[in-house]
Amino acid sequence: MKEINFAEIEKKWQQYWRDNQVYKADEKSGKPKYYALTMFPYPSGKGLHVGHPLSYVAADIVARFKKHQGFEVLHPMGFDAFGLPAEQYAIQTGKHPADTTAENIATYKKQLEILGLSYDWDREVRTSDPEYYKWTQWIFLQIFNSWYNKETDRAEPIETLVNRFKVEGSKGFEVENGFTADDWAAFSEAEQEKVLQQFRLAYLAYSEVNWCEALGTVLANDEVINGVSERGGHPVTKKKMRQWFLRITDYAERLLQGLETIDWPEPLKEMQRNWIGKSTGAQVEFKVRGVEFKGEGLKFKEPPSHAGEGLGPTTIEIFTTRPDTIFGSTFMVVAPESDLVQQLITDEQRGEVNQYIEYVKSRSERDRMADVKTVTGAFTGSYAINPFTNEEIPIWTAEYVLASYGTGAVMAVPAHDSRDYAFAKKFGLPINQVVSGGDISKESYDAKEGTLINSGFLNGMEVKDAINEAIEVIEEMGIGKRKVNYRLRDAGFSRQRYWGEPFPIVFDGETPKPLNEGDLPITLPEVVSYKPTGTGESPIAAVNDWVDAGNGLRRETDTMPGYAGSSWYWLRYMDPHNKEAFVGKDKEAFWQNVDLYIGGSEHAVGHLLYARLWQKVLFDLGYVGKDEPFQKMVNQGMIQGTSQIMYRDDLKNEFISYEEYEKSNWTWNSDEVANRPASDKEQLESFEEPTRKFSSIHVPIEYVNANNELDYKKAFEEVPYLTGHKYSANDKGKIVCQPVVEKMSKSKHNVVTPDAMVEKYGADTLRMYEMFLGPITDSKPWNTAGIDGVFKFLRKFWNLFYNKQNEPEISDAAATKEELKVLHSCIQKIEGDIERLALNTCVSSFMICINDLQSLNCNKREILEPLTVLLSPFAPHIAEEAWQLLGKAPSVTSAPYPVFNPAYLVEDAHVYPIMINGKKRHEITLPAGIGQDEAIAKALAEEAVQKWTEGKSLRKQIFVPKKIINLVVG
RNA sequence: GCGGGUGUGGCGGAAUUGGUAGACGCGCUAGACUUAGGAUCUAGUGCCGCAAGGCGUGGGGGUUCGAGUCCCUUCACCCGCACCA
Repeated sequence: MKEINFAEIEKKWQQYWRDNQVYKADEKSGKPKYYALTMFPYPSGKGLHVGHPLSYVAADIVARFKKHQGFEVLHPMGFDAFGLPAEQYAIQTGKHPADTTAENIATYKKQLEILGLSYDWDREVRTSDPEYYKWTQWIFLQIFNSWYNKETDRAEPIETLVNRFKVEGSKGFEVENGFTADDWAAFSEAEQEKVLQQFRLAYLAYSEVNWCEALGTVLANDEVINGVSERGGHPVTKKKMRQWFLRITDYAERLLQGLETIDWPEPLKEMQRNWIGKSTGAQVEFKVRGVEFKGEGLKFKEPPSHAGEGLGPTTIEIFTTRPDTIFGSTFMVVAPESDLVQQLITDEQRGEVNQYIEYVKSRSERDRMADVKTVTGAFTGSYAINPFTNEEIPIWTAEYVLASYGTGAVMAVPAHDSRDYAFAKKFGLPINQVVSGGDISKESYDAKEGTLINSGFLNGMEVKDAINEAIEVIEEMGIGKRKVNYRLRDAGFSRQRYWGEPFPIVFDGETPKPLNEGDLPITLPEVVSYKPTGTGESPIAAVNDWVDAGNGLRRETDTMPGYAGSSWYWLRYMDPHNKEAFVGKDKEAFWQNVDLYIGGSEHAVGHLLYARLWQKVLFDLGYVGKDEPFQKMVNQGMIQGTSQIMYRDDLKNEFISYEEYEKSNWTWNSDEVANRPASDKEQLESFEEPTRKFSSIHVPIEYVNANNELDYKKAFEEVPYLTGHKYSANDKGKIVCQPVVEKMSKSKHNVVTPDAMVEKYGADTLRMYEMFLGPITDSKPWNTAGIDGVFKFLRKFWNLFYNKQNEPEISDAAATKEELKVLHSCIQKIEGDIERLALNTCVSSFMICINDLQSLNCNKREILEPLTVLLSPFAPHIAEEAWQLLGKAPSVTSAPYPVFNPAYLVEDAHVYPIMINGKKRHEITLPAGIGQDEAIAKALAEEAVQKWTEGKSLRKQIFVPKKIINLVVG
């Protein structure tokens, strides 16, 4: 058996590919294009782990396959290099994030290169490179200088809006304060900008951030745990800050509709649909009692009782998807965080409500989500008028209503909304059923079907009709209108951080002004310290020279969020060195958009939504030709790690074997005991109070063998956090650890890098093994148990080229029919499976093919040549070497793909299973073209069949050509 | 609470349109070759059963000549989330 010197082969061909620019993408080749992309990584300090190659290799296989098929392939790689970890590291060490990022990227690139991925490295992008983020800033300027024209349904330059203001003022637009053309002309620049801010696709608004006074900084959601800061455990409160937003809500409908045009996994589309959250219904005004009603003249029982700020709001606007149930609305609820609440509070309720609002502020969104069963709220003291019943209904405030959705207020219909129902039950509010169905003494009836009752003019209607009728009446009454509502909110685009793209914006007082294209890039200044300023501003704010832009102008000191750079990077790959434009027209026209995008579903509603937004804005402004960036999307599953947990007996202060912990771990509390099965309770009753305490620790997996036994002598000597600690082995002299499957991470000491695997088996084996693990979309723990099988397979392939004396020997004799059949069934299978990304079954098919050829002793050029091309996308190094052995000039990567010929697969006989009453009982070989009657007759004539049919009548016979024969007897 | 997903041998998994369940690989068993085997080759390997045969795709029910696949119901686990009016 000829061994493969894979280390030498892989190095040799990687060098060849580099030297000869084998993977260079050329727009002028005249071939059709194919763009294969994997989500670029954030280069963390941990380096690449075995999970990364899953998507990289899959995309690489498709890219190489398409190249063989004659496509001009764009398959680039880059780095999402701005981000929090580098900045946190900088705060701790003082090292410049740019330096640590560069180091991490170098490590990643080295690891990527040894995997033999067919990247065109000339096209590498790094989002933190000024040459790149110059164009991120440029695109931001385009967004800033645009507005969404609802008439043309696309973004347009802001000038087109200004021109309309000049001619007809604000006519036809919803603005805070209407104005005429003359008003506009008379406005100061600041006043004009204030109006434009209501239209720009990038605008400033005040919104709440997680503010940690003790740390003097704004925290990401990630950094807040149970209402306190992750590091230090300091209290976190809400603070309003001026921030940039992208008006993604204007694109809600197009982002929704666009999903119909792209080939993405249905669950992913569903997540985006839910996130956009389109619902149709009505927006309705409810009058607040005590306020003069302009309409039909309702009578109020009492005069206004508001104190302090004078009268409250005249109306409260609500959005409802169930206008048919207005007759059943018995109270209203407004969001505690909305401004409305303060205006509605009466003197006698002020104390209670403010106390409640304080309570809500202390609750993180996590809290509010976790216990849905806790119903809380407070009565504001005010009443509204139900517009259909003319009855007074109390206005409450409760945390289940969010200021950010709809209008921040709801009409509560407890009979037909489960949350309203729970609320009404808790606070003793009336529940009036208005749709027949369900049993509202037990629970609300939320279904959108039934007949309207207790509902005046809606009585007797079906829900669907009642909704329409109700909206018509609402519109006639002039108190509301039909409305489509989206859950989607505008995207926050500011971060009070150092390591991100600076905004190309300066402030004249409060007025933002865009910088000129010629001023770009606005580069990050050097800072003395990466530590927070204490004011909530980014560290840049402390660099006065930089902030001062001359003429009394001050630079924006926020930076852009992590997703800015990743919202357009696929476009830069098309033309990465262009100094004149973010992408050249001709290059963009050639590559268009990404044909296959592979990445994790955790980006479903973040990156993948923002990327679509940016593409659509650029499309509207005429900069790109496609309005969807990723035509086909595939989610890869997560490769988890197996951690090893070691337990410590805290009282004895020594580490112990797992079974010691297990047998002592009966420390349930009484609540748990009540829910335990009886057998467990018995066990518990016989148990004494726990006298032992344990803690646990992750041990590095490299010190633990396949039986979960720790090499404790070595571990306690070498692992820094274990040295000097006491331990006690069990009576077999072992310390056993507990294996736990969890996410691979450095802190859990369970990271497996591809490096060691490549060293032991080679990149080709690792590539194929990762594909062999299972469907690309499945998550699974990393397990090397089967890697030998793949390694053996490659060796078998290799040995087809060698004779018994381990000399290369390839025959020029014509291939037999059988050999061609083996080859062509493989071609058919591989081609189909790559197209549907079933790469695991590709590997199986290769194994079958090689096993067959091996038993046929086939070493014929006619077979081995196409086979080598077939294998090349999967195991590119060994394929190149084999190609050379075949006497062909490199590179195999540009060899045309073998053409499948079905003629070789034609069978002249087929083995039919014979089923009796649906169970397989026998087999029979019949000619391929046999007809039903003859086949059944032959089947019935078989002795083994007669055994089953004897003494019974044949009731039915099924013959499916090339499939089965089924005989029903009885 | 809402949304999405997954359940198939000892293990990873296969079965593309309702048509031979368990391909391929790991592991395991036996044998061959061998100084040796953690190399290689051959044979076997879903479960129960001596066999005939029976049972088998989380559980229960249904449609069908035929169900892993379709329908109803139920259980378990995983992932995501903004209580979304």
